[in-house]
Amino acid sequence: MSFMNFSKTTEYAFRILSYMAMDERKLYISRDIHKDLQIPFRYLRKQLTSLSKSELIHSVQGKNGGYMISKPLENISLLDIMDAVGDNSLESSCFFGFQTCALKEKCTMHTKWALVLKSIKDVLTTTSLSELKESGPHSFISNNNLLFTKN
Amino acid sequence: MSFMNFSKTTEYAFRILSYMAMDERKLYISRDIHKDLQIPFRYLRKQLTSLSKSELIHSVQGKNGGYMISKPLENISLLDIMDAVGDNSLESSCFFGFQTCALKEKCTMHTKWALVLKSIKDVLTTTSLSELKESGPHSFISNNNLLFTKN
DNA sequence: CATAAATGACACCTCGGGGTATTATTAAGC
DNA sequence: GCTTAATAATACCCCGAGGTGTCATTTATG
Ligand code: SF4
Ligand code: SF4
Repeated sequence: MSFMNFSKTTEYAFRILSYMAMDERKLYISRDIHKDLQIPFRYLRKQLTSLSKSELIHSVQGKNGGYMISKPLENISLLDIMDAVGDNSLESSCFFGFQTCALKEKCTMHTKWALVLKSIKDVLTTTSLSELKESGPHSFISNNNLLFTKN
Repeated sequence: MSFMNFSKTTEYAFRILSYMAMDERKLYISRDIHKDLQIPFRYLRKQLTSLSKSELIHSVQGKNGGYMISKPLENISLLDIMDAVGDNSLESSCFFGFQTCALKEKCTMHTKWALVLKSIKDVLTTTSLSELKESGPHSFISNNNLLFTKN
C-alpha cells in the first residue's frame, strides 16, 4: 500500500553514481561498492553491467578491472541517471491514471499535477553529480558503514 | 522500469471519490462506478468495501443499497484519500532509499527532496473534492465512456 | 601459459500488488 | 416469506520488479 517513491533500481543507480562521483577517475570494483552502499551484491553486479552500457559509466574487464564514470560530473544530472535505468516515470501523465482522456477543457488536477511534475523534473535536471560530490551519502557511508542495517 | 507515480489502488481511489463527489448525496452502486471509471469490477468491489471502512464513504447493504460520501466535500482532501487506502508514500524519506542515515550534516538531496515532497503534499492537502467537483474526470467520463480503452 | 581477479551472460526464484471466483449476508418489495 | 438486488467475506491466481546461482569471458601478472 504505497509507492510515490523511486523504484529500488532507480535509488540504487542514484547511490552508485553519487558514490562513484567521489573520485571521477577512480576505477571502482563491485565488491567495494557493495560494501559501502548496501546493495545486494549480485543485483548490484547486474545493474553495473547494465549501467555500463549507458553513456554514464564504462567498465574495464579482466584483472584490476572495474567501473569508472565516463563523463564530467557536471554533465550528469539526476535525470540522466533515471534515463540510464529506463525510468521515465516523470513523463507527465494523467493524475487519475487514465490512458485516454478527451476532456476538451482539462480537469483541475491536470494542470496542477503537470506543474508538480515539472518542479520535480526541474530539481532533478538541475542537480548534477558535481553538486552532490561533496555532500553525498558516500561521505558518511565510506567510513561508517556499520551503522547501516546489515540486511 | 518506472514508478514515480501513484499505485493503481491510489489512482482508483482518486477516481472513485472524485466521481462520487459529482453528487454528494447520491447512493452510487458499484456497477455504475465500474462502467464509468474503467476499474476492474471485482477489484473495485473490494476497494469499495475497504473504503467504506474509512471515514470517507459508507455503504448501505441490501437491495437498493450502494455507497455514499460521508463528509462534506470541502473536508475531504486528496491526501485524506491517500490515507484512506493506507498510502503513506509521501512521508519524507531518504532520497537514496537508505533506512538509516547518521550523517551529521545532511547531504544536498536531503533538504532538496524534503522540499519537493512538501510541495507535493501541499498540493494534495489543499485540493479538496469540492474543488474537483465541477472539473473532475467524471464530467467527461459519464457521457463519453466509449472513448476509453475497454477493459 | 597458468592462475587469479575482475566483469558478462543467462537462467531461475520470491513476494506482494493487482486481479479473479465463489459463497455469504443484508434488506426492499411484491 | 420468497425473490431479488445489492454489499461483505474469503480464498485463490498472475505477473513483473527485485534478488540469487552458476558458469563464461576477459586480462594482469609471475
Ligand atoms: S484532464 Fe484530468 S482526467 Fe483528463 S488526462 Fe488530464 S488529469 Fe486525467
Ligand atoms: S542525508 Fe542524504 S543519505 Fe542521509 S538520509 Fe538524508 S538524503 Fe539520505
